[in-house]
Amino acid sequence: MSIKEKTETTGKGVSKSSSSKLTFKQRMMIKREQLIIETVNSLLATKGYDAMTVDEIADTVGIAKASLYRHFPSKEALAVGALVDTMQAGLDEIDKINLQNLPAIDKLKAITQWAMRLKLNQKMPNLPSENSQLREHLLAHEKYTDMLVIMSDNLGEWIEQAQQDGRLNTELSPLCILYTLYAKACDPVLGFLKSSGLYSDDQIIEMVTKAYFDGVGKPNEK
Amino acid sequence: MSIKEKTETTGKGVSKSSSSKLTFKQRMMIKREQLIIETVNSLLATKGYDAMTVDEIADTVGIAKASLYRHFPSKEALAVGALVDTMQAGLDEIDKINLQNLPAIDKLKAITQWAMRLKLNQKMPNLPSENSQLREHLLAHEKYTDMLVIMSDNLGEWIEQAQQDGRLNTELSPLCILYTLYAKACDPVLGFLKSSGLYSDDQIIEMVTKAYFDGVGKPNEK
DNA sequence: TAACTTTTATACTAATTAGTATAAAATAAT
DNA sequence: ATTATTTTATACTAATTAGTATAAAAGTTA
Repeated sequence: MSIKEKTETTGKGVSKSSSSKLTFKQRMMIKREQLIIETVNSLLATKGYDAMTVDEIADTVGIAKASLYRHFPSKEALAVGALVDTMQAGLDEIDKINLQNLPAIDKLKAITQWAMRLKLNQKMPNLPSENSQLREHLLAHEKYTDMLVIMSDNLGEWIEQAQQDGRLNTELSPLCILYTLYAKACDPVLGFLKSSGLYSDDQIIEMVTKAYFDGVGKPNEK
Repeated sequence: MSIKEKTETTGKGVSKSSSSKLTFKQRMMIKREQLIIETVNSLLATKGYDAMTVDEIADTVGIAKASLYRHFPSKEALAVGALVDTMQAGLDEIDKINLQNLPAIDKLKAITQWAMRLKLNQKMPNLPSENSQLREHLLAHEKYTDMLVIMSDNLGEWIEQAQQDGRLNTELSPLCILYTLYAKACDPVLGFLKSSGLYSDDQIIEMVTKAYFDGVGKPNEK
């Protein structure tokens, strides 16, 4: 079954699912909301939540701050909206990958690389730091936690399948593999390698994928 | 005050190197400065630079804010001091490891595990986010960059030696391995695994070390 | 055109926080 | 004991910033 089933948008804007009959104004509303989310995502990716200001978001989007607050009631709501949006994009990607009939290990590689490319393109919002207000808010946000559970279930199935296929190290618990996989989405190595100027994005993704799945050590001796 | 007694430490306190003849006051000064640095490191590890406030540091240390500012001239100087201290601890550990006659691969594992244990104990300060003021300040701080170069040179030697020994994947550039190694020091996976409550610190370190060096994938098929 | 709605620019508030000033209290030195 | 120094508590400042109020401008609809 499909994961995606949208009702409300992230903000308090117009519902996308209600019907295909949308007034011009409503479509503008949605369009602008998407633009806001993209902007917030980019700012979260480059500066992080604390350093990002609401005035900056408004300026970057090109609308007045008051208009911004007509879409989202608070800075936190903006950030949560952006994170939910990225999560939804991840779920969509998982659906897409599930349509292809790939071995589980290749599905895992595909979603890992998708996330790493997002990070390289500065579209992957930084996780809020462990002790932050935002993190609590996020974990109190039902929609987000629901999505997180769905994603983890799906990835968990892939991981267990890949282990049964003998393609994933069975000495590592599925939980450990799941967490390390999530961590690839915010791996600072990607940015460091990029800023070295020595490699293309594709090369970076290939290198880091190899390091992750094959390990940095050689399997020569034990 | 008598000028000749005081030179400089990380803050503007007492020099540690001048001589073994230190007055009681001077030793108190050093002791307190160490306590401050530890506190800042702990706060940087748990909350990050932005969320950490100077009042909080003073309260945690148990001294007045004005006294804090007699040791360090600014919040940034406090953070830089903490990061330099951690860097020095890393260099010391490298020296210690170099005294043992281990294969290069084992030296790499040792320093990686040392860093991971620091992180698990909430003693490893979070890297400042890419676009932050602090990062610029840090890279303008000669002592810090010097230490970073020394550390990278040393780790780089280990990495190349381990590759020559056939114990590190030669398909990965030394730079890539260096960066992924640094990344282990701030790997969020450690905290996630810890908060799952399923594993001891030792188990976590063993798992993540295995995942890093051996890879999550099995070397069965290519 | 006229009535209505939305957006904008601007200015405000309230809260937070880095850093400073100061006088009283505590500590050390002579 | 007296003098000098340091620490502390407190209150202040200046800057930043989330969020709001408002009136003018722009846009929409009838």
